[in-house]
Amino acid sequence: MSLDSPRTSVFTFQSAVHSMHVLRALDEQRQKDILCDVTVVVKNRSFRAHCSVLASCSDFFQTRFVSHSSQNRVISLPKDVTVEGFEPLLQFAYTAKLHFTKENIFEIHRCAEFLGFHNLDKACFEFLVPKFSDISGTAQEVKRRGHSTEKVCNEKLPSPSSNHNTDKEQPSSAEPQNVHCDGSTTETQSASNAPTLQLSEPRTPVSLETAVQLELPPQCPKSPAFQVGNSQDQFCLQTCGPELLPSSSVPASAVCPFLSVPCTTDNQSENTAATAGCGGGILELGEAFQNEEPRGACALPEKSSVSGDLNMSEIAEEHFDQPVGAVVPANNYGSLCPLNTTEASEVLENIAAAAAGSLEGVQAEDNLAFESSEQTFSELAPKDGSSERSSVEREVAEHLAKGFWPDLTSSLSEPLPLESTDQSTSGNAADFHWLKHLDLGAAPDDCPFLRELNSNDVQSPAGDSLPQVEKSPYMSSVNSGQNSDCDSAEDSESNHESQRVELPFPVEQISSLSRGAFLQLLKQQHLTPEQLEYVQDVRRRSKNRVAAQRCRKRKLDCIHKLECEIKKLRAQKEKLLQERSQMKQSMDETLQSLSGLCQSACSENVPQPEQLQALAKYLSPESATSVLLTPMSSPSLSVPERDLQSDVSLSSCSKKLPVVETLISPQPDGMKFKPTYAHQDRTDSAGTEPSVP
DNA sequence: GGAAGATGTCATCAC
DNA sequence: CAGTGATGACATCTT
Repeated sequence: MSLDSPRTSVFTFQSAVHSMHVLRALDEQRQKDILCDVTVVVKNRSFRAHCSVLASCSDFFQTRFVSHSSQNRVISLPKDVTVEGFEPLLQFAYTAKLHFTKENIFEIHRCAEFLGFHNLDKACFEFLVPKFSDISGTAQEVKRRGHSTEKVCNEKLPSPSSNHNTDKEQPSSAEPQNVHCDGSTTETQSASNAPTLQLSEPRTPVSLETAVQLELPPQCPKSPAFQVGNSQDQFCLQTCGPELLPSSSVPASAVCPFLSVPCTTDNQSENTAATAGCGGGILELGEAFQNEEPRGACALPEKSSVSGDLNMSEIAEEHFDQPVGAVVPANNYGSLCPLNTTEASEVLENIAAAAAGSLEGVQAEDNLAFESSEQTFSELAPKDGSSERSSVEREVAEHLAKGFWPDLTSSLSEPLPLESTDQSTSGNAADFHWLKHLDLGAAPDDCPFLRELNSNDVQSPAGDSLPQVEKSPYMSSVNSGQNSDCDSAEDSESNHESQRVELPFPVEQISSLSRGAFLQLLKQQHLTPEQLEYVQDVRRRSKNRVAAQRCRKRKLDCIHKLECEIKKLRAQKEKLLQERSQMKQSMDETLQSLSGLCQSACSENVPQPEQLQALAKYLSPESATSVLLTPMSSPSLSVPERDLQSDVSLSSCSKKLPVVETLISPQPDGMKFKPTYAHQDRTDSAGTEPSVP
């Protein structure tokens, strides 16, 4: 027995929401002016902030703070930076979300360039800014720009003062900075004309809720994928696109539940890092269905009942209060977990097709729409009551979609699959059955979230894990444990119910928790009797479901075992039968040889009549007959058993067996016994007079 | 459209 | 006595 210390398994829990928690906390601190150590003065407005946050987002601030290390700094930004451009950037620094409109995007971009803001990569400015600026351009320019994204990297972004004139490539900033248009070797970057957009971390995901903020008519067809009340949400998934850009700055823990989705851009290979960024996106998406009210910070038009402004951190903070109108329950978006590429394409097709579903009539007019240099973005946006959508939106959506699923090449204008069409009309959570095709088994190891789930029981005691589990919206993402293959219809139903009772925690948690943790959870959450009843019902059914699965498995195992046993027994029986026939055969041989021996013995050593008589006396008739007759016996010469078994009498035997008769009949003394049976007509022994010479 | 299998749920029993 | 697991029976869904 070794006394070595036992091997200790080291588990790692990597929270996918921690960073957002921190960020959100910082944002709250900023809003409450807690621990803020810097005042940024822009024009006549001042903003309180944390220098560490600003420095980590902005090269400008980093330089300033490093060089001026005094407390309670006050930094006045140059005239180049406007409130209009700075405020969204500040908000981005604290929320990872950039809210912009067509009016301020250029200003934001300019300020971002000036301040050297990270994380606003090409997914944001590089595409959207030219795209929006193209609104006033010609259709040809739109096409040209839209189809050569790599060129965008080198394009000079128009200054806001240029009245959104787009295609004029001018140096846009007085402080050009490094531009890293990674990936494309075709990019002919002009150093002198390089935009100052800081792309030193170009892969860092950028939340583009603003894409969601595109003014979409609330009466647009519902997304088949996410039954929400507003078609804006149809873009929700697509807005994940940019977030899916492989991010070097995002730890692998910030996991994308869409494991198999190559969340890469054209020149980026599939890897887990590529998926890293989209976790938040998906979660944000999920929350979009849960939070009816638009976020305060969101500049969304009030058309939407469900904000497209998605906030990861809020998810992490138990934003499970589901509005009645939100159909997708907390645990449903979890079903989004891993898609393979094909499935993802289908899904996205459905979504995108729904998003572009009303575009059909518009497409032909795209060019016309852009030919008007006076057309504003708001004009492009469909008016209420209109089912049309601008091609910019469509293009943006498509772009984002391609960022999300690069292999998606289908046109957004493709007609909806029948399934999707049907789903779009039903409008309940059961319509999520398309999510059934999600490949939950796809490389779960690639997904720390799934790993966490898989090892949930092992990693942490229920009590400890409870808060984390509780707060993790990921818990909603995957069916727990053994019922991972639950179909989404069922889930949808239960989610529907859970939504009705508005549980403050994911339904899956109910069944996945140990009893202690479950009770603790119930204790923590003050549930109404209805909720309590529902929760217990869910737990009971879930447990019973698992038990039934176990029971069936056992039964199958038992059947299998019995079948094996039957097979084995049959083989054994065959063997025994074979053995028996062999033994019979050997017995026959033995008897035959014994008879031969007897015959030879008889012929050589004829016993005296007395001996034979004595022998006959002690032998059973059968034996005697056998012994005596065997040598010459033939099938036709058989003593009837009845006679032999009868009481016998040698006399009666003797009538049939002349030999015996001869044997038992008194012989004259000295007369040698001579077997005569050899001459008997064996076929007619009975009643035949022995021919005794 | 029906058959067979899979699965969820309920009722019941035993521990 | 409550909780839980096992299991038969039934319903529903999928193939």
